[in-house]
Amino acid sequence: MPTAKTKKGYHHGDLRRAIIDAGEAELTERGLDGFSLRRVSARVGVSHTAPAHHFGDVSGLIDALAERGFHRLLDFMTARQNIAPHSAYEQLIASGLGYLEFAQAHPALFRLIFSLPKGPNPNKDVMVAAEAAFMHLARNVAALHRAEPLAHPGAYEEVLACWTRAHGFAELMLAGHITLPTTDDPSAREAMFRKVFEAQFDTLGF
Amino acid sequence: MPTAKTKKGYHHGDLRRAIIDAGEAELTERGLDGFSLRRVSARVGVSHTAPAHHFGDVSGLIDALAERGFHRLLDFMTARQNIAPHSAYEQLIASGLGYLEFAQAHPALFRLIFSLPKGPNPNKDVMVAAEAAFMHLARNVAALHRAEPLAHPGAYEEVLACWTRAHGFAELMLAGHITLPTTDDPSAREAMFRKVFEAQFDTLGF
DNA sequence: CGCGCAATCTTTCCAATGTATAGATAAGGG
DNA sequence: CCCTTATCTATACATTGGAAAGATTGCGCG
Repeated sequence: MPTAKTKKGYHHGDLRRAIIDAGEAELTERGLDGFSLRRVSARVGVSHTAPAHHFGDVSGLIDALAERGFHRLLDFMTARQNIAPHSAYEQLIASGLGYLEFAQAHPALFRLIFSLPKGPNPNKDVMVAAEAAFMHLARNVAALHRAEPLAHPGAYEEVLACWTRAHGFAELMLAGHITLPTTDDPSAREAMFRKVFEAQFDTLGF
Repeated sequence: MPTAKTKKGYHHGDLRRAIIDAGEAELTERGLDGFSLRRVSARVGVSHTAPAHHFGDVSGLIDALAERGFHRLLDFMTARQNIAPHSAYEQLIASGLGYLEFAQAHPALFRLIFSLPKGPNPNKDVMVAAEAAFMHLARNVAALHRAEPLAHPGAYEEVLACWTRAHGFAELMLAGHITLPTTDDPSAREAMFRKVFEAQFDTLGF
């Protein structure tokens, strides 16, 4: 078993993990542009070709970061739900707020996980992690009906309606297209998200 | 006045326009990755440093492409509205469908215009083009109330609710996270968008 | 205990990219 | 007609990702 500590010799010990950590740090510090295999490698203290053995090429590292990103997204959602009321609807809103908080805290990682090029052979680990986040949302929606996730007709559309609202809000927020009354006030963002989420247009003039 | 035609001499005649055209074509053919100043220049037939005089650096060309992208987005929305019923609500839905059609037809350009790095001095032309698209949407929402755009309280939240739904749907669609019953059938996408847009959660179990 | 093999990491090299700099060419006004 | 200026080219350089070959280490197996 390889030691978890970095035994600063020729062999690193846990280079794969270290590269992913450094890559995530580089993402948050320098963004998607300016992300460089050489910079990540230098940060860890290895040669710039060292990651190749663990990730193949750069897209392999991107996939690994995406897998972690989906897990972090799920963590942010559950963390926000843990401090929210227990009603099904408030839990659903809380998961959306966690979604937004993740996007705000890790914008580059957020964009990365939703910008993966859809190649012919998608990374399986990434898909599993993405599916886990989606199923978490599906369970939250199903709880509104006290039903099984995606069981009744129209359930998928409902899940998609929630996801679409949260995701669109997050993307427009990151793009700078949402102007909040009070900047950088989490409660202002929460109030805006509630109004946007709950707005309905089927009873208006038509 | 420079001639609009390409007089294939030392001076191009309308290089700025030609570079933007080539850049847009490269975007659709090769995507955001694989976009290269040298490739664009070679496509036009000029040296790879020729664009510098017209755009400064690569971000200047990106801004020019973004400006065109916002205009194209607006064109897609109005085009879809022109073949839709004239009621305010159907016009609003049609603008959302045009939004989706633009994202589907020009995915790289769509992502580009919503991935602009928010530097300290944003490009003014880009902001004007983006504002035009936003105001078009605001007018569509205001028409529901037969009111002036953004006039009454809560109007901004309503506009944002529409934008969020359309944008989130588009992004998740491009990311491959929306599975339609019939693939590549525009009517299936339209039906799904309507359900997602109109779904409401304020009358459910809470 | 020792040996060999496989995994891991480094060194070196190369093509592609964006940009800075200096020079060549053309256009147009005085 | 000349000269100023805008436009485009040629060249050079730093940075990047990746290929290829070699060095080092750990581990299984005798």
